[in-house]
Amino acid sequence: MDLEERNKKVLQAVIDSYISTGAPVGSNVLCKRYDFGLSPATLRNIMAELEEKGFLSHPHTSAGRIPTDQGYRYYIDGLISTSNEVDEIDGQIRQAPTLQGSDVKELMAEASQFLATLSHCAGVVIAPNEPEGQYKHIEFVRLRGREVLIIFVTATGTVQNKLIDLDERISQHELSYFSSYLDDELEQRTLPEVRRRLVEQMQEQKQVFTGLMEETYRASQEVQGRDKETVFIGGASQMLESPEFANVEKMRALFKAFEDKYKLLKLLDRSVTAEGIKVFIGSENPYFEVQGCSMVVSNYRVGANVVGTLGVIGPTRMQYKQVIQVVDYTAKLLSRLLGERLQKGLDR
Amino acid sequence: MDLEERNKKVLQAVIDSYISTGAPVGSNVLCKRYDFGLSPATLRNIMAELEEKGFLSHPHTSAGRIPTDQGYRYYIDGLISTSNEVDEIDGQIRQAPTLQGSDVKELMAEASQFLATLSHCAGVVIAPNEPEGQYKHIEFVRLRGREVLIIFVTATGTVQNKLIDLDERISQHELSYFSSYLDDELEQRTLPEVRRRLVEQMQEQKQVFTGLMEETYRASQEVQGRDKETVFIGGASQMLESPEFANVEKMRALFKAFEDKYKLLKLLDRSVTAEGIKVFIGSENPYFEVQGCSMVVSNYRVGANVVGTLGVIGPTRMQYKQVIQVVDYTAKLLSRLLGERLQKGLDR
DNA sequence: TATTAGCACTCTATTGGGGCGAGTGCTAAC
DNA sequence: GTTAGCACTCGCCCCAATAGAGTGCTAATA
Repeated sequence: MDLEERNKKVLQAVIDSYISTGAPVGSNVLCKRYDFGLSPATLRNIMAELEEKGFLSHPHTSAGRIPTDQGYRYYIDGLISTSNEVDEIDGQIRQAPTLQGSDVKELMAEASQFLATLSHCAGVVIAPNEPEGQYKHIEFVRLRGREVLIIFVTATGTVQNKLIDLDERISQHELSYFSSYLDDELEQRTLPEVRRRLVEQMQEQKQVFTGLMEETYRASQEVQGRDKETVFIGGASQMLESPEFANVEKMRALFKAFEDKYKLLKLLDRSVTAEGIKVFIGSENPYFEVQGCSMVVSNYRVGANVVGTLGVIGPTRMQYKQVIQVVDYTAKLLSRLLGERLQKGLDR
Repeated sequence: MDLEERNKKVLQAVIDSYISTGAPVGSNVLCKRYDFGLSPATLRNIMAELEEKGFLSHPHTSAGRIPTDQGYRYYIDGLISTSNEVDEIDGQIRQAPTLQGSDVKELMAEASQFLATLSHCAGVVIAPNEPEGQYKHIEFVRLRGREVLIIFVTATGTVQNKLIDLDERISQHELSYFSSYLDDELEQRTLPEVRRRLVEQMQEQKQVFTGLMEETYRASQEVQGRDKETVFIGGASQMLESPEFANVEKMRALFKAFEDKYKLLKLLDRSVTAEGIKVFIGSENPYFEVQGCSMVVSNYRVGANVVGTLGVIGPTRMQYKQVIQVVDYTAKLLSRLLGERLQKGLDR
């Protein structure tokens, strides 16, 4: 469904105005604030037309127009298609401090805060899932008795560990041997490869280290699974500032939703399939039951692989233009920072 | 300042009533609901007296009484002193599922959720700080080049690691030697002891491993520091259910406060000096700037050492009786669970 | 002397009406 | 096709009136 050029302009103006003021837009306001060279009466006609087509709606007879979800959709599709020319990055972003977390978790938490501050919405970051990430090192540390600590180190510097119990008693010497053996076999492989290789190994050399091998395999499975800990939400209280959430009931629903991090994880993961920025407007997202919310999400990479998702959740009436820039910028920033880490890790 | 027996009873009744209904308590209601054998007029006189002494107040002339912070304080002091007879534990608690997290972090998150669910307030748990905890093992893992991963393992099974860069190149063999050497020296010591010992060692044998030793010392410092990650807040949205926070502005303040985990950490740590349950009513706590909030906190132990704090933050008008029980129960539960872990760790 | 009944008084919350203003939709003129 | 004009709608705010809850005081009572 395409619109006349003039109608398109009016739609954009209405949405712009509504986004910045939050008040329903009447024909007079529209006429005064934007220079269409048209009278309020004509604008009224156009708006009536836009309403008929489903882009605008009426809270009540004697009020101005507000955008429908469909209206927002049209508006944003227009924004994104023309946003290749986003070289004039918002000054606010440029002078924002960059992220400086040393450990990955810290970095994620900072990023979510960063998103929130610049977008005035809640910032959400899903920590890297590195199924494609390269494992750099596997180390076995014998603790006491048959307790063994398995340490996985990824190329980005993430360290994950898992405590296991072995049936057999294995000396640290043997463990070290096994460790360096696996290192030779596995280094620079991705986790799925590592796991495939482990299975192969188990079949090849049945007699030696099978117990350890099995446990390692199991641990690698668990380490790969993502949990609530991988969801970082920053500045959720930012959202409360928008009058949309002045309603107490809505607020409660919102924070309940934020507490269920597992659901949020699924939601964001599912939302982003292709690369690039995605915007979900209001009811478009069936998994987020809080009414009147939009999401702007993107994904970030380590090297060439998409490993995580980040974005912003805010009221449907948000500053999309700016938010899209912020999300895009943050995704690229995070990709770069993680890339540097990777580089630094491989150089040595 | 002590009160006549009768006045005490009336005060308690007023507070009880106010806590359960949230409405200012008038003389008529009081007379009907509680069986004092006194007329409303007499109760009015008593209440006027209690107000004069600062235990009750008046929202306005023609309203019933509500407790002041001082009134709550009196009420709670009475509760706690008699609460040794808390053998009739609330049925709700008993049939609550126990905690089953396998790793310490999981356990803490669960505990905060547990507190929230049972208290209808926000549950807060500060993860174990184990300055007194026994270090069980220190391991050095050479990664690549001069990168060395130092792993600290505590008796409760917490694993913390720190990546360091060394000036000198040290082989894994040397590292292993150093590791087992330190293990012999340090095992079963507490972290402060470990650190003191490290300094001594550095002075004794200046020539060997000084670089490594220094880095280890530095790492042990950093590992001991607590960060935001150690604060777990569960069910903050529970608090929104109490009408006290129907005010949007208050809500926002509340969630802003919850987001500043670092402040919260300090607040709770500072609050609990002695063992046992502490209750902070309304303005009694200068560090929590959200008005109308109370905290009920306790601490939990690992073995004989107090290692962490947990509690509940809710509206001043909360069900203290029940909340105190819940916090007490949770603290003991967590102590027991951590104790079991410790035992399990030492048995091997 | 402590308690109680009675009563006037105070203050809040609610309800309903009136007026204001913003904005529309329609019609007729340009 | 555009515009001016106008009647009409409807939410919002303000105000006054009212009901109701609860107090404080006084005088009577046991």
